[in-house]
Amino acid sequence: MASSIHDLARHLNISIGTVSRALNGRADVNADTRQRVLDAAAKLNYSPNQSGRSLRRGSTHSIAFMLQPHPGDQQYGEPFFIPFLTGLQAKLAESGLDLIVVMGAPGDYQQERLRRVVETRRADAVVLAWTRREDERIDYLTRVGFPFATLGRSRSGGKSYPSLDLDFEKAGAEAVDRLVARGHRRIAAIRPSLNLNFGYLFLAGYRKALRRHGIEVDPGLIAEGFINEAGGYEVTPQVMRSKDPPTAIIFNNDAMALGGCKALAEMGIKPGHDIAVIVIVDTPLCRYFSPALTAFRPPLEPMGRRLAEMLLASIPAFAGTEGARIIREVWPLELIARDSD
Amino acid sequence: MASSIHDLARHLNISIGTVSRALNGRADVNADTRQRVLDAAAKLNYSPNQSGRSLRRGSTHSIAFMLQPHPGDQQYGEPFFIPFLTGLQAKLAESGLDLIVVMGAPGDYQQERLRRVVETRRADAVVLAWTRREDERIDYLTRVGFPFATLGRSRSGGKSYPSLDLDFEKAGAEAVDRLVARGHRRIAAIRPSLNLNFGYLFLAGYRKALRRHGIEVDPGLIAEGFINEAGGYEVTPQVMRSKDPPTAIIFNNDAMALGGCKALAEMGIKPGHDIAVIVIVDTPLCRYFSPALTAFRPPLEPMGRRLAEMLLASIPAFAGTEGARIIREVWPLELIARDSD
DNA sequence: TGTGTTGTCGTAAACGTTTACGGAAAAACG
DNA sequence: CGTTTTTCCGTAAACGTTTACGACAACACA
Repeated sequence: MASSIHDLARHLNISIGTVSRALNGRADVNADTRQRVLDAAAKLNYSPNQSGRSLRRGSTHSIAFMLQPHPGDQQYGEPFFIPFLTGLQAKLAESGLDLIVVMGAPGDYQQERLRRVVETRRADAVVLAWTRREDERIDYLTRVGFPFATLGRSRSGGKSYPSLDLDFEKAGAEAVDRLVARGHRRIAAIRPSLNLNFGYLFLAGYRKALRRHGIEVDPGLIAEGFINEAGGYEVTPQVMRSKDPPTAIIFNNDAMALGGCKALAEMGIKPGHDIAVIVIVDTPLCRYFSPALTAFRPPLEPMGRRLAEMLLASIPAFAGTEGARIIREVWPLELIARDSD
Repeated sequence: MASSIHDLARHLNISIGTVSRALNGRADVNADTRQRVLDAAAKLNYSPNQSGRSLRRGSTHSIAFMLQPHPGDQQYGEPFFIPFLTGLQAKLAESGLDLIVVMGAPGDYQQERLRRVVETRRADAVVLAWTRREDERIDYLTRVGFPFATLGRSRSGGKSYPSLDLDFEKAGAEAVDRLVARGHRRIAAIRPSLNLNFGYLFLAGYRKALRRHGIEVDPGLIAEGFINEAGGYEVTPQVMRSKDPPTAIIFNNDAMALGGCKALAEMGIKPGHDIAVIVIVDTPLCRYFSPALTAFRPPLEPMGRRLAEMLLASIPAFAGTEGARIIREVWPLELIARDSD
């Protein structure tokens, strides 16, 4: 059933060495024999055993993406990653690499799982998402010298690895600009823990833009909640109950926005009518919510493709002739104007 | 850096055979030496090279899930799979197995990718989703004798493999019952290709229930569309323009429902007011849509856990002492009543 | 004809494990 | 004390590849 290179060799009456060389396109094999080997391989539908190959080669020819279930979302997950992974996989496939997605258990923030992947050498490199401001995964990977790239930036690990991030800072500022241009001066920001780097960046852009417009930053209008629906639901009333309540809210996350809008509805406040709402990262929920939420949309599939390129370019073994180089990019987010602001 | 079993053996002045036996918990090794081996392994943080191990053992100790990007949804993917995968991974981890998710390219319906996984022996078994009524993946896997389990049923492959499905037939019937009880007699069904098995099952339930209520099945009220938003948008006006238009619509898919509701809105018809709408499989979109859509919700995470159990039970090498058995289950869907019907 | 070059292939070692087998020492038994 | 059993460990083969090395033939060149 499982035809090996020995079967091929026996079938053709040549040595396994020649078969291997023929299959791997090496120069020192007669054009005629190569063709015979290729034909036989197709006929016996032989394909090389991955374990044997990577044992000998010392590389697995596959890249791992660490997928972490979003904390606190039991019922459904984010639709965010699939197009990103589609792009990632498409680009990796062009280089003959496999993408494998490693699921983390909901609790442990991947450390356990990541160690396992690295130590058992299950992949040649990993891709991380949900980067934190200080990220122990990045510390670990740089410490042991394992190749990786990140979706999102971090302060950990210096500039030693490729990263692709979205410009949350600019998005935060743009959101403020847009609201100010429409006459708002009291603008609230609802965000997750600053430990999540995109939360930190967003807040920085928000602050900077406010100051640029000569508006004082009011700590009472900034609230931190758990990064899910419950977090938004819980924290939104706090800013609304400040003595001088906001006329606009920027949510840093779609789930928090939905929870927040629920809280607003219960207070009789209607987004797009009584208050302006902007969401930093768009998902289908923003589009179909009523009113449809104005949001910034990330180009997920191209990001996946690009990060794959960047990762490969950073690894000498994969970066063609040009040698390894570390690329770090920050992409803009596109504002999709809808009905909520 | 990469410490091997040889390093361990040299460090302890014993043979690699003994080290391996100690690590693998075999009986014929002195309790004292075993302890020393374990300590040394922890100290040098040794963990076995996966390639070497699976080459020798002939098994990879990992299960592959074939993830197919939903056809036609470029911008975002379904939030459906993450909780399912969480359950799957949790249960597999309890048996020391790894879950890897293999991304398919958007076009090829996985055949290419699946062959690759099987032929290179990258996993010991695979899990399939989006089963079709006649499923070439299932045919292929049974033909080559590769272990697998499916989320969803199929006519292919007989009863030779474990499967876990939702009772779409019952859900379709329940939806009809509910609508009839509320006075509807003209009930439309909007569904994807019957090739997708859940579409087939849904329609069967729909038909059966209508007949049970003595209502004639009107082909003009049944429409088939592409399984995405555009499909629903395109096809919904067709049923609405029939000479005796429906007073209720059952959508077989959340994306189709959203597209359909958009079309209804453009015709000035308001779900929950002018027409009743029920969706067969719930997602967050149904919850946050306005009006919130009544839908049937699947228990995704438990389904993942259960399918993992069923898969393991079907493979002699993993099923403890009890021997292999094929389990097939069909789970009920729970109706979540909201505002659209 | 002798020497060097080129093209093609076989041999064998190596990657890191696991495990069947056998052997030596220790323990049990008469 | 001699024999048998048990306990423990080392040896070596095997899993399926890739690849360094050398061998051999053919060919070119002087």
